[in-house]
Amino acid sequence: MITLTEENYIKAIYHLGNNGENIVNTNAIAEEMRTKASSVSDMIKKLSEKNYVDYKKYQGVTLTADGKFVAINIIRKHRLWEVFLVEKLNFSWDEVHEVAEHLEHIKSEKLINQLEAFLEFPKHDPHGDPIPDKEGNFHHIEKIVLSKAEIGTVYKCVGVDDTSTSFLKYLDSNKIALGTLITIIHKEPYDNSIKIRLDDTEIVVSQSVAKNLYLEMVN
Amino acid sequence: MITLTEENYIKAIYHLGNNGENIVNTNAIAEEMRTKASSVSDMIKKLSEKNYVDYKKYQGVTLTADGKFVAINIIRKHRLWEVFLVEKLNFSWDEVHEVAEHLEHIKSEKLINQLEAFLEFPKHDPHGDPIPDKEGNFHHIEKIVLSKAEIGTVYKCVGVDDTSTSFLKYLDSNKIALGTLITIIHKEPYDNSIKIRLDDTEIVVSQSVAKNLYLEMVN
DNA sequence: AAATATTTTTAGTCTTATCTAAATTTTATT
DNA sequence: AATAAAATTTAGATAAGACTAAAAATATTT
Ligand SMILES: [Mn+2]
Ligand SMILES: [Mn+2]
Ligand SMILES: [Mn+2]
Ligand SMILES: [Mn+2]
Repeated sequence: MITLTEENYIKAIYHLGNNGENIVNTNAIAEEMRTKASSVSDMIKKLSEKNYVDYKKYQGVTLTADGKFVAINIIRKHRLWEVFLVEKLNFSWDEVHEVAEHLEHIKSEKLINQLEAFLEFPKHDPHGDPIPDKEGNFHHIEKIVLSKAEIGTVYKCVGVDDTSTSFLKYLDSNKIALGTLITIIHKEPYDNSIKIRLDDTEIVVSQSVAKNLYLEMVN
Repeated sequence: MITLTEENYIKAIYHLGNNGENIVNTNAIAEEMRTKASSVSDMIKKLSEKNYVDYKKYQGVTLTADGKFVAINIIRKHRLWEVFLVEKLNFSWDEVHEVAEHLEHIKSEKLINQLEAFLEFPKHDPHGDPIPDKEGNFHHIEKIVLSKAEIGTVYKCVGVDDTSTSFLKYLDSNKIALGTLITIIHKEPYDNSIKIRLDDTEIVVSQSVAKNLYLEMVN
């Protein structure tokens, strides 16, 4: 039996360790979980006893295969619920995260598999993040960040790195959504801002925007 | 802030006290919650301090207006999720209760109101129980229990009292569902069994079945 | 290589929700 | 009305998950 709190720790470790690949430090987890390092130490011991993480004192943790499986399953649930909220319940993409944070802990294989079928097996959540299938396999797409895009080329917007309400609302107000076509017009070396053409307008986006928007080549 | 456990206790008190009307005893709550009377005493004290119940030592509890409001809201969520599971995710009516038991605790006004709209404002859950609206009003229908039905009359099946898997599966196997038309053919005084006509068959149901099936007059 | 700074762990508390055992109150029976 | 039985509450423990303060280990500077 795994608790809600353990699930959240495992998910945090998965994300902080670049999808379960790298070692993660105590302080990093504490910051991500908005708790204290001492609480993290306690929890790490428990996760280690339950074989969700490999742990040597003072040396940080990595997820075991079991831990990765748990993490991927929670992410699967989180993202499927996000799709449900946007597609069926008219939530906007900046409203879904908090509710999904709770829904992801509902434990029912049948529920999540039927939900996936009901949503017609979506491959990406409302922020463009891939949804793992029942076996934990991700559907990867070739994407680059806007700040690395090339002048004159046409791209399609396929994801965001920052999922904060303020960034998503910024995109809304500038008519940028997943699927929007973007042509790179000019890259300003002075401040790394980028001028782009959308449907019928041209706008300049700052470096911080350009670093948080993912694009896919259009052929 | 109300915890998941507090919500479950309040719901239990609501049901045991005939929808929040009667006094409920400690032992009854303990049995319903599958816990010990001493734990119930502790929780009652907390609920009383938070003004969800009126409580005098050794005299049992009743829900306050606040307590009733909480209870009705959880029931609203529970039943809407049950409808969702049956209508959209192909759960059968004997599979929904356990999952709804968890989903009912997700805290988001928007989520539940949008879900209600998505389901087109259902008035009853898959077991025929009424779903309160946002303000807590129930939609009541005139229903009687099969054991009190009159010979020769045609009724429509509108609900069940027992929602156990075994009873619901019994009804399934006898082709009795919500909406099924039932004509009373004979009431056997010896064992209180009842012979009924369904679509094209006639069956005899025992007293315990007859006491758990709700009917509505058809004119 | 010491000294200092940072990170991590341990020790000791707190709260919530549970339990068992014992004490108390209420109810039922003689 | 006294006694026995049943219901309820209290007392004292436990486990999970958090915290603060202090100790220990590791990393960084001098
Ligand atoms: Mn979560
Ligand atoms: Mn997302
Ligand atoms: Mn519940
Ligand atoms: Mn129901």
